[in-house]
Amino acid sequence: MAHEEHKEIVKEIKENMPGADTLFDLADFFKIFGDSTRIRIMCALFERELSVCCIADIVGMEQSTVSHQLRVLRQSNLVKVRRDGKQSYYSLEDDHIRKIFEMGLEHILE
Amino acid sequence: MAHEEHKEIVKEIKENMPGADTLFDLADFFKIFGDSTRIRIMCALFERELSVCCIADIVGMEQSTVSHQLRVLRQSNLVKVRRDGKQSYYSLEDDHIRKIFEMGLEHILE
DNA sequence: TCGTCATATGAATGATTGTTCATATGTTCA
DNA sequence: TGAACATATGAACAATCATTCATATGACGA
Repeated sequence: MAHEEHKEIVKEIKENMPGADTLFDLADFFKIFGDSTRIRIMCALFERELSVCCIADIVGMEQSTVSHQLRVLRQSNLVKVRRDGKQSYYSLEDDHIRKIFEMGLEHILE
Repeated sequence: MAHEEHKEIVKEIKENMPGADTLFDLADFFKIFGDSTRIRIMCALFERELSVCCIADIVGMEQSTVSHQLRVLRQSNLVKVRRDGKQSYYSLEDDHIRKIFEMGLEHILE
């Protein structure tokens, strides 16, 4: 490839790409989906809202592990909490989650 | 919540969830999207196929870094290679990638 | 065949991150 | 108010992973 053509291509692609900061945020967003514990938590929440100890039972991990991961999901606006007495009930906040799940499943089930 | 009811809920959710192995694979799949270098590489490839050195120029990283990440993308069947003389041209292999990108962007741009 | 260019790979390092233990906070009921 | 339960949080540890340097492989032209 000619050196000039190379420079042309690089320049054009760079101009048409989203900003680096946007893509950085996007990577951070997908990072949330890149952990099987969080994936299983979200999957459990597809059906209904659940208390922390229910979730811990379902995914088979320590209560504190689940609490830590729920905080991550909360900070990314993927789940929301509702306090009821001693318990906290978590539920999904975003409709995109289901679609993103489905896309991912379509890929890995090919 | 009554103890019996708790057990009921856990049992029901567990039965309706996809298998743990499937969800593990799903997490691994999204892990690929959880790195800004890989995100930027995929984003650059939206427009056209590109050689390794072009990609390195576009994302502003070492050639070897890009090669390593392209291998990750290749092993997940997200990109494919075409050899042409001294150069390797990479392109996107999966149509889901665009849609997954768009979903993610919709979320973070809210 | 030798030198040069493009790409791939291995080893090492630094940074990030998921999990656990211990403990703190918050809520209910006696 | 104190005991018991549910949840949240901090510190520490282990493991994973992205990047870089150095070098190997592969391809072409002289």
